[in-house]
Amino acid sequence: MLTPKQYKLLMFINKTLKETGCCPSFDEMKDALGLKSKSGIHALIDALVERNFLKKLPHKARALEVVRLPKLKPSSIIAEEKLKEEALASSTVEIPLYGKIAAGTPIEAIANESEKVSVPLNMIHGGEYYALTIEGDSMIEAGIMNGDTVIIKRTNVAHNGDIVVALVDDCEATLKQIKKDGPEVLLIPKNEAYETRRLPANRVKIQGILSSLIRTYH
Amino acid sequence: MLTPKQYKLLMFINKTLKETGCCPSFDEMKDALGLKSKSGIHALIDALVERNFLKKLPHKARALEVVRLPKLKPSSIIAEEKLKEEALASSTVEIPLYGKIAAGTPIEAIANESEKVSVPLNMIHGGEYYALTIEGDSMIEAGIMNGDTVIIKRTNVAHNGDIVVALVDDCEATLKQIKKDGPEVLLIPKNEAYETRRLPANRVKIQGILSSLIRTYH
DNA sequence: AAAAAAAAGAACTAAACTAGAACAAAATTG
DNA sequence: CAATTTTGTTCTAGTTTAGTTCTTTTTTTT
Repeated sequence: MLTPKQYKLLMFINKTLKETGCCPSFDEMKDALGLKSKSGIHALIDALVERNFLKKLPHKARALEVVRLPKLKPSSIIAEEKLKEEALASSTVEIPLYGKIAAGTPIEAIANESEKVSVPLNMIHGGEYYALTIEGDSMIEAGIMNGDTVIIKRTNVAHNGDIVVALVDDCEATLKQIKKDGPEVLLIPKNEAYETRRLPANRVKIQGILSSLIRTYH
Repeated sequence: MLTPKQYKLLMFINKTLKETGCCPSFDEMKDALGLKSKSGIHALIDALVERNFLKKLPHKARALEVVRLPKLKPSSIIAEEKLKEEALASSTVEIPLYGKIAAGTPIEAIANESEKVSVPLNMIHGGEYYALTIEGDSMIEAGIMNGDTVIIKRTNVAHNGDIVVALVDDCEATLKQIKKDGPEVLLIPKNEAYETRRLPANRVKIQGILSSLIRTYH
């Protein structure tokens, strides 16, 4: 119903009236709103009278009366709602759990949109994420163990040394450390029992890089 | 009765009026509904005026008034609210981060209530939890690496094989696998470079057991 | 694929706000 | 009462903000 200026002025008039018992002059109101000319106050007061928040005796000094005030929600309730919103904003995000990753199966094939894991929002920083369950021990020396849940950020670029989800020949997805070596790519497991694979770059597609890891015991 | 957009807009206008005392502008409403053009707001407001939920002074700025609120919500709004409630229920918890754990310092001594980490609620199942940052590599073969955050459930009982926070001689806290051997207790690191310690049970207090682990890359 | 509805975009118009000055009516004061 | 000060009113003019209207594009529905 009111513009911000109108509201501010109405509140100031109401407050002055209550505190001092008499109505502020146009100059006082102008100062209260930080204006340099009182002509603006006139327009505001006219608008407030028109909307039936104020009554005035024309050509009388300090002769305003507050008819009504906009009814606000108690600030305690507003604060409570704000808290809820914040809790919601800082809560978890649900990201899809695409299945297990090991050797042998492409991720897209297992994609099962129904399963989700929730991760704290502060683990996510722009972009698209998905989760995978680790199967096998090929990255055990990087502290990535059978059964762990890894959070992957979808991207197709990675830097040397990043741990990435790599799709080989469009059919086999693995989680490995990546290293570029000219026209070839090294997929490095972190387990002495496994061997590094060296492949031509065109046979390897990066499907995301490791962003975080969640493990639950028991 | 109302379309979801109409309902949302009406609720937004009502909320703004009650919280700020002044009416939102078309641009603010457009932002609140996630639209990119304010022309759509017009149609919505006309519809709300026609259905007698709103009153407006035409060609005046911020001059809307809510006449009444609908008693029925559109079903899509109900579904949305349900989702929000669920999100709130499955949100994160803040648990205290007590500091680093390695050899040498008891946890209580480092207790620094100011730091917190948020973890998804579904990682927590009754009881009191706290977090520690891993320092060192004594558990590396259990996939627990330097810098990882471990979530500990406070308890003083543990089973053979559990990974626990053990306080030795009331002054030294470590994260180790525990094994009871009659009157003695074994604290087993998971790294061949470290040796298992065998201590009389009365010198070892269990301060919690490992509940989950969170690692963030980059 | 056509029709209808919703949204976006731009152009336009009107209102709101700011400022300054000049003036007139009330209130105050000697 | 007359002079003075305070206060309110009225202009003009420019800037910013907001509302309206119309056309085009996109999306949805049938």
